Amino acid sequence: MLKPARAALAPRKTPVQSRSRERVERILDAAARAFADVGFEAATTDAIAAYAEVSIGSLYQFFPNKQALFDAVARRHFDHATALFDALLAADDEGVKWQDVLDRAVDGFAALDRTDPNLRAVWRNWRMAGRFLAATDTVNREFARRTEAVLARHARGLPKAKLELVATMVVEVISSMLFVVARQRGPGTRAMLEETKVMLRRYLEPYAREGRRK
Amino acid sequence: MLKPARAALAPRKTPVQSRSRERVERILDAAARAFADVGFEAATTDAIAAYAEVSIGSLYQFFPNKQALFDAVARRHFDHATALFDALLAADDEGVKWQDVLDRAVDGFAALDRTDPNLRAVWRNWRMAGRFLAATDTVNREFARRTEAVLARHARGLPKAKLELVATMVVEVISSMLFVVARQRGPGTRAMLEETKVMLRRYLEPYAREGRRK
Amino acid sequence: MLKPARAALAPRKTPVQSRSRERVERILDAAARAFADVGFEAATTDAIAAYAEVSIGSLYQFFPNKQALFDAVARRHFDHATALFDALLAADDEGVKWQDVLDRAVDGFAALDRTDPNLRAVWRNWRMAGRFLAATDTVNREFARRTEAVLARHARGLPKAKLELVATMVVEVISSMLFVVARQRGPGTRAMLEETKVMLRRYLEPYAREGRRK
Amino acid sequence: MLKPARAALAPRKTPVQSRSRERVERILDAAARAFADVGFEAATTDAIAAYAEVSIGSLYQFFPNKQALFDAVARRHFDHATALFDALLAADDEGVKWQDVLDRAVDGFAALDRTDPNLRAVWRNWRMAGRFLAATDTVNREFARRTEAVLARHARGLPKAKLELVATMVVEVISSMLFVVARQRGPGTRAMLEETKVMLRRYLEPYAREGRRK
DNA sequence: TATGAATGAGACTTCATTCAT
DNA sequence: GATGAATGAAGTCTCATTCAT
Repeated sequence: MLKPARAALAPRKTPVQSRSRERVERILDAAARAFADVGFEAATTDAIAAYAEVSIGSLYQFFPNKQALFDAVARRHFDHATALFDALLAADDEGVKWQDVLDRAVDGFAALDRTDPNLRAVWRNWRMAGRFLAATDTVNREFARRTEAVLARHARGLPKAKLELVATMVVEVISSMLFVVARQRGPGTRAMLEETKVMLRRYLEPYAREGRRK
Repeated sequence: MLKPARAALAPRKTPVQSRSRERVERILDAAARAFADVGFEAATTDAIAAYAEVSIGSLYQFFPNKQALFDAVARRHFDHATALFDALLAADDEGVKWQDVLDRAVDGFAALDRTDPNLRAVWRNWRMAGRFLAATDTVNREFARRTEAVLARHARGLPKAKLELVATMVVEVISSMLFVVARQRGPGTRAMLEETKVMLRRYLEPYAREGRRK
Repeated sequence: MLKPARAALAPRKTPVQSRSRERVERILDAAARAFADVGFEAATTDAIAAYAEVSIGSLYQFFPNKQALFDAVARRHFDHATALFDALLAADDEGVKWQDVLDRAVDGFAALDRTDPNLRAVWRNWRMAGRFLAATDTVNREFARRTEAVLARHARGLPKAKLELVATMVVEVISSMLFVVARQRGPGTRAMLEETKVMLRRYLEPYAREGRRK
Repeated sequence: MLKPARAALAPRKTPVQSRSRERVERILDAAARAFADVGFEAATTDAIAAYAEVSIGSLYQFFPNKQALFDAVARRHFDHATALFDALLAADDEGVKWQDVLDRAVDGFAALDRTDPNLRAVWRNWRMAGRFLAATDTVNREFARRTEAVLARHARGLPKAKLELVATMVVEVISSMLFVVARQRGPGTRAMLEETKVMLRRYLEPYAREGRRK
């Protein structure tokens, strides 16, 4: 019932000339947009190439198949998200209150959803067969791992397993609520993001208090 | 002279004989499975018919097109979920503590995920073009509307808009976390469900306290 | 490129009971209507059965396949047309002027077109692969053969081959012009029929004059 | 987001390279042949592609659907017929006797029937649903309109309505008789064409004489 | 004998991918 | 490298025909 695993993951070649580099970017922008707008299956390689103003042949010069196109888009999303996450960790390092870091996290990722087409492309096609699912989950898992480290500072008493669990909860709730918000049209989204902050704060406070006591 | 446009939603006929009924069920089971496993687009009607051990012609005797198949699966999911939800409301009516109702909600839907293939089919294809998107969102929106009513009893002081917001948060968080849990393989899911209960309790307690005061 | 010749021509059984007879008639009426309205290919056996208020199974009880249905309709047309033709011959026998017989022929077949759905069914599907083409041509050929006999009386000097030719011309022009008229919507059809009479009279007059002289 | 509706009539692209041009011609030849042999409905796009020795994908590169294929064939027929007709008009302009123009018309179109497969394809599918019916009738109607102009020169006394009628008669009789002749196999066709000329001459003579008198 | 649910070959069309230019 | 015409497997859906009830 499942389609056979598609071929190679990585782009066929890593272009170094700026000319190619720019072409690849244009293709990925087009792909991200298409995947976000109509979904992976409905996005045709022809349409992507046309939108990127590149011939279909050129597209296949850089990406062995449609899946590779998606993988590259996912990778760009991953890079963006990671950069944002790193900034949050830095803030925590610099002594910003954890509640504020949390707020910034929610706001930061919400902004990313509005500005980064890759993100919408990935989210819209969250659950794709086989390999990619893992790829996506990897992002959240990685974020959870790092969040765990931060958490450990603020909730010192918690055992390792609990830390892991709480970190996962935080990451998944943020990601899910952004997903939900992205789905809604019109207003009310602002309020929902704020309420998400409230929820997470109330959830984490007891753990943080415990941690401080020790 | 032209073929009449068929209603895309309703099954072509409502079978009354148990023989047909059983065929329809087999088809829907197969469809749910396929949609859950590979997604709407990748699921082929041929494969669904084959899995249901029914000819492709029979499939189209009952469902005018692939979309109608999905709609029927979504409807089954909706019916199951609604029944479960009604049971929860009844529990609340009978004076069960709201915390316990919450627990039962999480556990109940988690169980549903394991037992109802329709649910996974619907969730996996959450975002589909046009009509269906609305249909699915409708479920959550409807649940939110009813949850709001329950909430109103326990948190009397909250203004209407806030009630609406909180109800939506609860419904979306439960649904999202179940989605997350469904994605994970292996253990740790139990703990995550429990932690979801904790999170929601902590989130709602202040509202509930306010409510009681009045 | 051609489809294989369909199976048997004749109705599977010749029903004698009036009950069956009536069913068969209803089926043929429905078939004639469908073939006339949408054409042989687009007419579905399901639709024909439904229109005849007969189950599809019953339809196949009487006719082995769709082609046989058409053949039977063609046969009814042939019978009607022949009856009409016989009346014309009788008129000629009774000394009606040949010009008047001609007029009656045009008017008679024009009326048939309006009253006999079989005729439209046959004409609309005039050229169908294989066997039927022959069946239809047979009608005109047969008419030509008989017309030849009439002609022989009025144009005695003409050699056999010429008689054959002229008879064919008359039959084909009448049939063609009725076909043309049937295609036109609205008025002007009356005038066209009258002009057809004029044309044929002018065409035949010289032959008739020659004939009289002798 | 939705696929743009394609114009059903025009070829998807107008090929300029001779390579493509030749392919398109091969496809149209195959289509004309298939439509002529088995009719529009029974002609399969697969068979047409195969006969043209072209992949089905290529066929659809040039024609958005089966109907467009037919439209293109009809257009070729229209172009050929119009060119022939123009030559006849020119002859009339140059003072060729109307009887001879008539003869040339019959012979010319008879030759066309033998040489232009498009013509047979169009004639065989004369009555097709909707748009095309109009398209085909248009040809004869257009020819009638032009014939009317020629007629006016030779039969000056006739009122407009009569001119219209006579012109239509001439066009329809020629076209019908060619249709009839095309159906016949073997000899006798030559004689029939000659007799058609005779018929038309006898039909038109009185009108022409009247015209001359004035 | 009548019914109509069931069958499945086959129709049209799309689109990822290749490869000659 | 770049191009885009060409390919054909595969998908959705129809409908003539059969056969168990």
